Amino acid sequence: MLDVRTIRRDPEPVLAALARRGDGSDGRLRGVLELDRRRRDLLPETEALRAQQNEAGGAIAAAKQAGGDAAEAIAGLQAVKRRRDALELQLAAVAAELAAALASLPNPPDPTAADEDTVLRTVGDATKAGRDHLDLAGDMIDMEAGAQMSGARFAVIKGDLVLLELALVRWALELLGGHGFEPVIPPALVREPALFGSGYLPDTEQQIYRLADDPLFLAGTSEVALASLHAGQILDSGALPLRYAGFSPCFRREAGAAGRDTRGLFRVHQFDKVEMFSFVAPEAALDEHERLLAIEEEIMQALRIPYRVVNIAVSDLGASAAKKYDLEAWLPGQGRYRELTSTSNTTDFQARRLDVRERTASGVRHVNTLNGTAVAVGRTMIALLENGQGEDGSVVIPEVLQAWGAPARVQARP
RNA sequence: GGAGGGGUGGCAGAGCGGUUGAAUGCGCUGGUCUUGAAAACCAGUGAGUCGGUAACCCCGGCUCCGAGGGUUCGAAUCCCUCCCCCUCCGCCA
Repeated sequence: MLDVRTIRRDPEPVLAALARRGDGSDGRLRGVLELDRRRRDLLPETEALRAQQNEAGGAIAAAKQAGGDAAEAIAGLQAVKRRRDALELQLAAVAAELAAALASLPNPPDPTAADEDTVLRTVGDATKAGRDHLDLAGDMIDMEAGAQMSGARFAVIKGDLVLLELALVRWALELLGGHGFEPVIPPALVREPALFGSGYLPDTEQQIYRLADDPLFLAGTSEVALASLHAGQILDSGALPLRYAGFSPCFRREAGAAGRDTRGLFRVHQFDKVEMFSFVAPEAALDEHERLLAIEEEIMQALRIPYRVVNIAVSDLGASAAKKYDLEAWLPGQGRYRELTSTSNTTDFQARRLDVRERTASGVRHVNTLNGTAVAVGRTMIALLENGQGEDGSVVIPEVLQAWGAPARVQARP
C-alpha cells in the first residue's frame, strides 16, 4: 500500500519508479491521484455540515436541560441531515474506489533493484552433471502414489528422506535462532485480510487454494501469517527488530504452470518451508535485506550446494517487493541453476496494509518488513540429492545435518 | 453444535441517548523538593484525516469506544449482521 499523502506531495519519483515495472501501474497511479483530488473536493462541505450539526446538537441538549423546547432547532437540522446524507453517499463511493485503486498498486521498486536479472556472484562448483533427484530417491519419492490420492504435482515422501526433511528443518531453526529469529508455527489456513495485508491479494488470487465451506485460504507461505503477527499494533520504541522463523506447509495451485517442471519435487502443490521474517525500522531495512541474503548464503554453503545470487528484474517483482534476490542452486540433474530461495525487501508496503507501526521519540510511523526463504524443503532436498550423489548412486548428506537426525548417506532401494 | 456473559485509551476500569475522545487508578514524560534516589506534590501524556502552510511545530474542523450496517437532529450508549474472548452443556481428542 502506498501512502497517498506522500504521492500527492511529490508524485514524480513514485511515477518514475512504478514505470520501471512496465505493468502500467504508473498510469493507474495517475488515476489514484485524480480520485484523491475528488475525495478532497467532497470533504470540506461534508465536514462543515457535520460541524454545524454538532454545534446545534449541543444547543439542543442545553435547551432541553433547561426545560425548553427544541422542536424548531431539530426541524432545521433535518434539512442539514438530508444534505449531508447525499454528500456522504458520493464521498463513500469515491473513497471506496480510491481504496481499491490504491490497493491494486504494487510497491515502487528500490533504485538498486535490477532492470534485468543480474547475477551478482557465483559460489561453488557448478560444472557437475548427474542423475536426477527422482532417480536417486527411488521409491522414497513416490509421485505415482501422490497422484493416486491427490493428483498431479503431489508427492509422497518416505523413509530416509523424511528423516532428512526433519533434520533440515530442525537444523535451520537452530541456525536461525542463533541469528535472533524466534521459531513460529503459524496456521496454514488464513483469512482474506492476512492475504490482502501481505500483498498476495488482489495480486495472485489464481495461485491460492480456497476452502469451499469456510472463508479460509491455504497460505502459499508462512510469510502471510508472520506478517500478520503484529497487525494493527503500535510497537513500543525499542521493540524492533523483531525476527521470526516460520515453519509451515505451503500450498500453491501452480495455475498457469501446466507442462512446466512436471518431474519430481521441483514444482509441487504442497511443500514445507522454513521462512525468515523481519520487522525493522525503515532506516534498517536495506541492511536487513543484506542480512537475510547472507543467512541464505550461509545455509547454502553449510549444505555445500553450489549457487549464484541474482538481483531480480523489476518486471518480475511481486506486488509487495521493492527489491528481491534469488539464490539459484546448481542442479546436476537439470544441468542448470534453479531458484531455491528468495528474499524480498517489502519496505512499508505490507506494514501499511496491516497497519504495523512503531512508537518513536518523534511520533508513530509504519515499520518495514522483509522476508526470506531459509529452507524450502522440497527443492533443498533436490539440491542435496543431486549435488551429493556419487558414482554408485548413493548420496552423501552434509555432516551438519547428521547431528539433527539425518542419515549420513541415503540410497534408493534396488 | 446448544445456552449465557463480555469486547472502551499502553494496562486496569467507569460511562449505557445529548455540550464525552471519553471519569478514576496504574504506567509513561517533564517539573518542584532532595547530596542522590525513593516518596510526595504539580503539569502533561491516544490514533487517523482534511485545512490554515511546501514541510515541522502549532492552530482549527472532522472521524475513531471489536468490524460493518441501521434508528435519531444527536449513538461508546438503542437495533441488526459479522468477528473475537470467557463460562456452562454436548461432542471429539
